Amino acid sequence: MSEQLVDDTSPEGVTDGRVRRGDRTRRVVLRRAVDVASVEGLEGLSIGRLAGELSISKSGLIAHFGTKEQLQLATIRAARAIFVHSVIEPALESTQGMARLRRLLEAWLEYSCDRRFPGGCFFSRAAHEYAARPGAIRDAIAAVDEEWVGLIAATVAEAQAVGEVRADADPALVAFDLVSYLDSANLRSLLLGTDDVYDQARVAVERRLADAAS
Amino acid sequence: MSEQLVDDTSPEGVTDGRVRRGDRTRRVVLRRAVDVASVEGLEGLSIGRLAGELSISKSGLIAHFGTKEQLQLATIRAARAIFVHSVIEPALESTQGMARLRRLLEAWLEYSCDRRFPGGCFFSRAAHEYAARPGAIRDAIAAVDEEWVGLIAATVAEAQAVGEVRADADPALVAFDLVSYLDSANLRSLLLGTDDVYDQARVAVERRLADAAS
DNA sequence: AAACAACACGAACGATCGTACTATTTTCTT
DNA sequence: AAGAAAATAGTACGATCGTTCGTGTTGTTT
Repeated sequence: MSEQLVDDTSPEGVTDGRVRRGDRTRRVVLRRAVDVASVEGLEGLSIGRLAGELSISKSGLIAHFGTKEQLQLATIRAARAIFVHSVIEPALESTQGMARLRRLLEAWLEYSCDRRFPGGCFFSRAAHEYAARPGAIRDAIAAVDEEWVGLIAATVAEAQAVGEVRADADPALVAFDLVSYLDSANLRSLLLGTDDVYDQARVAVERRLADAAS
Repeated sequence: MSEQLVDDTSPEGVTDGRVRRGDRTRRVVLRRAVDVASVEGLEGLSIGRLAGELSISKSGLIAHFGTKEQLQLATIRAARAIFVHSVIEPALESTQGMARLRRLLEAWLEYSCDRRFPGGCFFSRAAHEYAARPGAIRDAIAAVDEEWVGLIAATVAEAQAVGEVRADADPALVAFDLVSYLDSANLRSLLLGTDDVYDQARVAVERRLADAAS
């Protein structure tokens, strides 16, 4: 999952001051774009508003991306990089198996509860926005979601291989249950304006892990 | 929950042909509005587009609701009436307790899987759209969600009172887990374009109910 | 110093948005 | 048949949308 997360946010070894300036503003734009989109949605991302908030020109802004749809796709990639850095990478420090699985789930809950994006989980917001609307944006969002659910399932399978999970457990089913708790806590913490649901999710996660453990 | 679900959709005993005509078009508008909003969102509900699709004038359409926000709120009420009719009422035929709980959950899965709204669950779509945006619409959506989760919790409590659920089970926690499965299946059936996730949700529901049963 | 390249800006475009105001048509009342 | 009432239609408004084009501005290369 984390093989190439430098698409838009870190061109690295560029010495040319002109393109460095361009990359800097592109980074500034995307940083703001992910925050706005997590609240207003990817459709609510308006070029004029974004340019106004950043005090740059509409034309100068869109020149970096070509079209609005490409700006939206770049925003998704930028959000994915932030997600990987916030949730995935820290968990990779734990040894694979149940320990890493717990780290992943807890990191996700913190990522949501700490409002790493002001509107909660960026992908939960975007997924519901485009789930029923075919197109490149939906495909990109669906791909990230499958990556995430697949990672959880793979980690369950690892724990199974190590003998920490019962042999008759289906990793895909366990993963389905676990991500369901996370998504539900994310949404309802926003709706209810309280963090209590995160503890409900933690209880649910622990129960599910205990049930699957050998 | 179902004490007053006739707000916008059925004025019933009106004899005046003029207001009957108005109620008819209002019903036509809202029927289309809930379908559009379940796909494009409540913000994507545009008056001009709605009027165009129904071959009526923008001004004539909006005159029924006053402002766009009130049209959106009326759309929420109309969607709630459909939800109550599709999911709640059929389940009330079952005896209270575990039987009714199972009917509620299965009815919800069919309501989502059968695409009673073309974009899947109307409220899941709308909730994520407004979860992080304060206002009347968010409040209305949050209220419906609390009604629904509360109904599931109350039904669990009923089953507990009858002795079908273990005394040490927390109805709120059981309800949290159950609605999480439903929401997750709804979203991912749309994202993946397959109905398999509904079976995953059914397995999860059965496991959770078995764990809570006494 | 001159030529070139990348970025940023301002102005304008057609389109659509929500809304307000003013007829016109339809239906009921008397 | 005449008038009131309600629904519908028509028109126009300012604002914002995404996009395009021409022109500076800044940095690099030769």
